[in-house]
Amino acid sequence: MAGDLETTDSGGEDRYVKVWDVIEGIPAGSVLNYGEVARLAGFPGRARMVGMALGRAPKSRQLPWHRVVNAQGKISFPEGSPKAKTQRRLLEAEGVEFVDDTIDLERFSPQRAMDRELWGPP
DNA sequence: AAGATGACTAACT
DNA sequence: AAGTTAGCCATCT
Repeated sequence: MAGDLETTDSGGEDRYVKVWDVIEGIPAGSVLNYGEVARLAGFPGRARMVGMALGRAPKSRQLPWHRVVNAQGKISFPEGSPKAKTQRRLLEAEGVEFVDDTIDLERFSPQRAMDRELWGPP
């Protein structure tokens, strides 16, 4: 058919699929920053695109959007905003710790998620 | 069409 | 430590 140029779910935002894939792969209890997601998705230097992709993600994907924070380990929504509170609550429910509104990105990296699974929290 | 914006970041003051 | 600048580029006015 001349029709099947794209799948039912795509609405022209196909350029974000790789980003969504990466985010979907972040294990519970760990976080990545925008720049890191961009790099893993094959778009080094395009951190802003990740924020864009998150905002435009189809609901059908149900991405763990809360596992993406900024390079300082902080939530990139205005402090005290409903979105920020929700994100923090979701992360803390997974065992991510905040110290002074900041997450230790080294400690809660996906790389260390494996360690946590084998050894438990330090 | 051109300028402003933004779920960003690294480098520099 | 906190503010500014420059780079980034898809969207929105």
